Amino acid sequence: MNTFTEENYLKAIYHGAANGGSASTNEIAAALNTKAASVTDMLKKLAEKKLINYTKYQGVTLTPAGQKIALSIIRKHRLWEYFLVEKLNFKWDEVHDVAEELEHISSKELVDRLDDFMGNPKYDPHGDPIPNRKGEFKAHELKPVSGLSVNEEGVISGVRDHSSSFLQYLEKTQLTIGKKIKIAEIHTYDHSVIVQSGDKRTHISREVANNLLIAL
Amino acid sequence: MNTFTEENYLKAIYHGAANGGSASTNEIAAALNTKAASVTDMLKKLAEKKLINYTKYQGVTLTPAGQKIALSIIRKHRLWEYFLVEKLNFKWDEVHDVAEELEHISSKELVDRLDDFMGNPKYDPHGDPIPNRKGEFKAHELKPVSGLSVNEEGVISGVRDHSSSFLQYLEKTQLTIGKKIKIAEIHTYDHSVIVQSGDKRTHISREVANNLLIAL
DNA sequence: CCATATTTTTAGACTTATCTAAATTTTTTA
DNA sequence: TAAAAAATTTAGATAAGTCTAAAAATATGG
Repeated sequence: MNTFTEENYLKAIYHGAANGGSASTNEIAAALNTKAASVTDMLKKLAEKKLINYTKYQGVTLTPAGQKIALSIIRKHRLWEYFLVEKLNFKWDEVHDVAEELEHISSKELVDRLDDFMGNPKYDPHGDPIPNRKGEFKAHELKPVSGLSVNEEGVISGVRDHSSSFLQYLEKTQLTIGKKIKIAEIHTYDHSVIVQSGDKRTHISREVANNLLIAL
Repeated sequence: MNTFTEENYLKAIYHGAANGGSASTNEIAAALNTKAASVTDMLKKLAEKKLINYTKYQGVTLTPAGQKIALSIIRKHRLWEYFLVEKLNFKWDEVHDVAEELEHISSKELVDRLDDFMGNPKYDPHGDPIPNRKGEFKAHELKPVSGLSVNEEGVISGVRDHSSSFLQYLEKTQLTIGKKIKIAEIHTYDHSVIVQSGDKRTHISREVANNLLIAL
């Protein structure tokens, strides 16, 4: 098996090398709160184990073996987040750190039973897709609120920023996953947006509109 | 916080120094599958941190601070075992290794919510008491089957041997926690015992009788 | 009660993951 | 396109936890 640390590197590389690109040393260092020199050391080790494709100075991508591990970590992370919110009544902004620990519990049996216990959910509390036991998943087709025009409608289905401060803000303004909203107004001056959900109108900044994702 | 490894040492010392005694270096090494020399190194470190009382060659006991940590690990271990059996349908002989990992998840909030989610159970699937959030617990008053006389009755309430082979044996012979049994016969030759549960009579060896615990 | 056996500790070495500082490579830009 | 800036890698150190082999302390038993 792999260490806790190796798993974190693979996960960071997976996220950093999303949609066809490659992850850079600095990017990985930032994601893991470590130094570039430490990352270089670990990249050599992971390449040795054939979990990543690595050539000096060129950034890295996951091999199929590395991707399989990364997806199993992500599956565990998201299933545990779902469990924490749906079964243990955690708030969606409180689950990240706990799930960061739980994702490293190795038992596959445990995760698969947990998955069944919860009825095989397809999305976690933040709208991110949960890979199934084979590592397959389907992401929602999402657009940021900032990409919509006046009178367009949609359902809040994801976030781009997973920080607890952003999630708490959304909670307070009731702009949570599953809410149906309509773009009421767009202020061309600062690109802020007024969204309507039922009777309630909420004025959100351009930044918030950028980080709030809608399924059309 | 403490490392995973330190927590395992504290737990081993807790178990090794049960009922007033002290734990020896070799005993700890055996429990943790490591070497005596490694144990000595770690004992120095734990003494430095004031988690154990240690004088060279004299064995060790936990300080109040060390005991508090050990009990929190044991609480987590037993609560997770309960969860695995009661919610995820694991068998009682399958949960130990998974719980060994889960017990190191640090969030106190998580454990306390898990405790509530399950209705604050007092005993784990093997009959061991689960410490409450203050670390308090009450063990069953237990006697091994080998300590009973013919015609005495009691309820199976614990095991001394937690190995999966023993638990599987009990499962197969239906001698599981909660079963009411009566001593039907004792063979003085080999100290084996015939126990009666309902209509069923089961012949068990002295060794099994020693490891099966009864509440009177 | 002393010699032997057992237990425990010390000494020195290794591995993993990390760091800082310096060197090298790549990228940017003037 | 060459100089400066940024990114990355190398070199050398450190800390945690482990090991083996040898030394020291304690326990045991004739």
